[in-house]
Amino acid sequence: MSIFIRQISTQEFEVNTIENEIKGIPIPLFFQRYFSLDIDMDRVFPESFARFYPDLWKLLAEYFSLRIMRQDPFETMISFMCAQGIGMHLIRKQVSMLIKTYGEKTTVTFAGNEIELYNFPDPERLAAADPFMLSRCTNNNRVRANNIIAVSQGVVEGKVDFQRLCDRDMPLSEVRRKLSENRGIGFKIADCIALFGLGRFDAFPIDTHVKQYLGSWFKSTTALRSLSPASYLILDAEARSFLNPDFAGYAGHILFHCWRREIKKLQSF
DNA sequence: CCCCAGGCTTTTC
DNA sequence: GAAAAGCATGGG
Repeated sequence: MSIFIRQISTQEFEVNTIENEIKGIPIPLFFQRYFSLDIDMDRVFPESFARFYPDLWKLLAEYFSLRIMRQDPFETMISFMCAQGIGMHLIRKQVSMLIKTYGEKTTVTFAGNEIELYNFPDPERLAAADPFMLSRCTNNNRVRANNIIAVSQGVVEGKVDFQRLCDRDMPLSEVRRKLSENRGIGFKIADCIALFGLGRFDAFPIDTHVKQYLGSWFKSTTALRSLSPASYLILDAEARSFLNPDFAGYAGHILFHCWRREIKKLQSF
């Protein structure tokens, strides 16, 4: 069996596969879609990129098996709303507490061991949550808890319509504008929802790490400025000038992990 | 005590 | 308009 899967964070898995079959059984279509096995890396990083950035290319090649998953939009939205200005361990802690407090528990047996699993709570469940109780799951941040409840109510009422946001014909700027109308969602988190939850691999979220590598690897002078809505849009346009615009976010995420591990020497995701 | 973490909102110049 | 402060907590 030549398939290798490794969890990197709550949001990402790394998948390595050579063939499209496991023991004669075709990998189900949902599996291929979920792990984005339909995306070839030569579309994410064109050959011209290797010629322009030969040194960077050598570092990056180690990360080409990293997949962006096509995840549930609501789960993605709430998870990234928990990711504002705090470290990865606290983000994981928040999502973990959320599913243990509000998700449904199931038990599966794997390799002789019983494993407890929790599904991500439905919008209805979080929409009806008590703000103070929910805030225990959000790093005691009441504002964040209230934002999560409000946006969950928006989903229940149809005000936040993922069906419509999934429409490939909707321009990225429109998706970002609609999502960031909700309190607690700015440009960065809106782009994360688009990239990880809506399958928009053209969405390019810019956080502190992306800003750093844009300055260091791509010599962007805009990256030296503080990150504001204005500079965010400039950086976004700059990135699309040296990345394939259709897969800017997919490429950006590989650059993101390469930067964190190779340059920042971060081991924990 | 300082600054930084996969930022956003409000206040102030 | 753009910059600065507040939010919350853990780790270096």
